Amino acid sequence: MLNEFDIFKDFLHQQKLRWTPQRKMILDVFLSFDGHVQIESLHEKMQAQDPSLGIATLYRTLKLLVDCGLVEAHSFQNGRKTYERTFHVRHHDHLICTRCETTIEFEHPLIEKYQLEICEQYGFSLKSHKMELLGICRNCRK
Amino acid sequence: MLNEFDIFKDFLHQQKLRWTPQRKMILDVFLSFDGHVQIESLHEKMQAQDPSLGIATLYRTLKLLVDCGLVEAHSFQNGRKTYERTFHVRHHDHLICTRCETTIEFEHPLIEKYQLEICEQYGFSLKSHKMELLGICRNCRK
DNA sequence: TTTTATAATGATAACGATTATCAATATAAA
DNA sequence: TTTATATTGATAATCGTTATCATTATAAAA
Repeated sequence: MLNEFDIFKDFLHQQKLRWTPQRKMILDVFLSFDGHVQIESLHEKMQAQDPSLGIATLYRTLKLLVDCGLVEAHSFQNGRKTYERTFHVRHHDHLICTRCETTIEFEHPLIEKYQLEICEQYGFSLKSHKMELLGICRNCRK
Repeated sequence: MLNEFDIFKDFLHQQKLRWTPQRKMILDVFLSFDGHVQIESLHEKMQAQDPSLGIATLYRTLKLLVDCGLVEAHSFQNGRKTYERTFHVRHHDHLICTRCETTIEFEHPLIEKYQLEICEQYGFSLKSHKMELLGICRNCRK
């Protein structure tokens, strides 16, 4: 059974790039998070494990993970990037609080169904979709 | 009939802020664009009308327009912000062909309804949403 | 195993969009 | 008018992200 490490290794090999301890560790730390992660969180956790690892390597490796399809990059309100795992994860949409930037994942089968309907109507073959609902979350409304 | 200028003026007055020629001109230039605008485009067009107007004022005014609800700010992949008019504009979603980049606008009342349902469920107050369906269009499938 | 070509690393300088600072000026209420 | 203070333009500062570069590590070949 293929896992993220094998996929990353294969990708690197195909591109004539190298499998290094740093890249292994970064993928490891990344996978230990759920949902959306910011560089800052990854960096903190990495520093705890190996303070010698530089931030540039972190950015570089995240970019490779995006290139090989294991990770998706988003850029939200404050201009800071967030990274999200895309492999072995059910598809979901996002509720985003525009005040505190909390993100909640959800899924609604009927919305998916109507999306397909619309695509048929216009002769589209649907590959993927992105839906973000922007608003103010329960906490921020208090 | 209330227009954008009146709304902005009222907002400024309420906040004890001032109505200035620069703010008028920026709103004017902003409204002359359709869809998403970047600071760069606004700045160019403004320079043509009045080269003395500074970029800081542009940023400051855009922020005020967002605060008073006339404009919505997004931040896309490249980290650059885009601004979108939100008043007197029908909302719409997008079907995007990933091959030829054709974009079709659509609207589906039931999807909107279920979005509201989801927000209620999580205690969100919905302000806006973005939905993009990515696929291959009729032409490209031939 | 040793050699060798070259990819990767960490430190840090550079970049670029946005924001903060500040002295001079403009606004609007009294 | 006068007066308090908000606004302006210029530009320095900020901060997340990238590029640079000398040193080191990797992996394929010998």
